[in-house]
Amino acid sequence: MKVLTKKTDYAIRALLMLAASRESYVSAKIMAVEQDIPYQFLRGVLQEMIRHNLIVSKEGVQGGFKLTMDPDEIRVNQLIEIFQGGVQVSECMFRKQICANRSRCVLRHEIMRIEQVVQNEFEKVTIGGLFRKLELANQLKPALSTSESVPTT
Amino acid sequence: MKVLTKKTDYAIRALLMLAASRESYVSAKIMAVEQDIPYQFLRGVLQEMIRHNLIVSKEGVQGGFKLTMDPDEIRVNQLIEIFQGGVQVSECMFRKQICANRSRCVLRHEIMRIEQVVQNEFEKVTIGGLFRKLELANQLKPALSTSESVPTT
DNA sequence: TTAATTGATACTAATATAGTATCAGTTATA
DNA sequence: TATAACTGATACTATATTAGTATCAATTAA
Ligand code: FES
Ligand code: FES
Repeated sequence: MKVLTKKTDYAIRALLMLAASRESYVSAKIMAVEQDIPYQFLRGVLQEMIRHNLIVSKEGVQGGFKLTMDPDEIRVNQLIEIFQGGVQVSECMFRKQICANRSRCVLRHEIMRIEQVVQNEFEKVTIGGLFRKLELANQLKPALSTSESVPTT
Repeated sequence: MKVLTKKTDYAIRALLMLAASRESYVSAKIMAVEQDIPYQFLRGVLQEMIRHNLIVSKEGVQGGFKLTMDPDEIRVNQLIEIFQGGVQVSECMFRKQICANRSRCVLRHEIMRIEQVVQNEFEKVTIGGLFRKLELANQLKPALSTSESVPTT
């Protein structure tokens, strides 16, 4: 079972590309080609991020997308929230007899504790942080540069 | 997004019932009724647990299921493994250009670290531990006792 | 003017999860 | 020893989620 879905995955990758070119707009096409993401699918993801004010767009020729904030302020946690409705360990597990009083239920506490641990971990991970690690990984080799493109459906 | 699926959920509940009556066999029917789990679905879950040697069964009248080991040795982690194929944060996220060399990829390390954190948390949770907390929650009120039953399809 | 772009939206496909149905075999017990 | 209460095995359907596609209108740089 995967904790991150494709949408979150693609969102992170797109954001990393945008983090790599803070000043200029990057088109969906370029991102789709560079990151090997289905074009229209990516567009949906980008629009969702616009709605959540993570990025802005510019229409027309030379248009594209741009971050609205510092990459360090974008947390993977938030992306999971947007694209997956958060991480919920489980719904109430012992409805019936066992947990007559939900509010006092110890199991529930246990489960919510883990939920919190997971969330905290993803809260630590920012686009900025990932981006710096990436740069390090690529040893100054600019893999995120925009390049000449090939049409995508 | 839910981390625990119904199968894992039901497995935990069934195991808690078995933990409550270590000596005698408990039938699928009783567990289904008591825990409000679809009968045939639960049976599938139970058979899966037999295959993994967590429980044994006895056929025929007065038959049912019984734990093979101490409840403290059964970890939720293992159930997740059995019923959900483990928790995988994501598959390799940056295949193409970005991560030419997977083995050195820092992002991958980050992701695997979180995967480990999640797994460690669930490894801490045992059926025995949950059972004791349950007993506490119910203040000696034996909610898990076997009772007269109603037919289930 | 036109080609490169996003906005909006409606659709299909693939996969995973959840649940149902059925029949054969075993066994306590009346 | 017949029968009802059980499990074993397996095949099936239904529902939800995730992933992906298609289309058309509006915008804009060149
Ligand atoms: S797990 Fe839901 S109230 Fe206890
Ligand atoms: S995330 Fe897969 S190699 Fe880096």
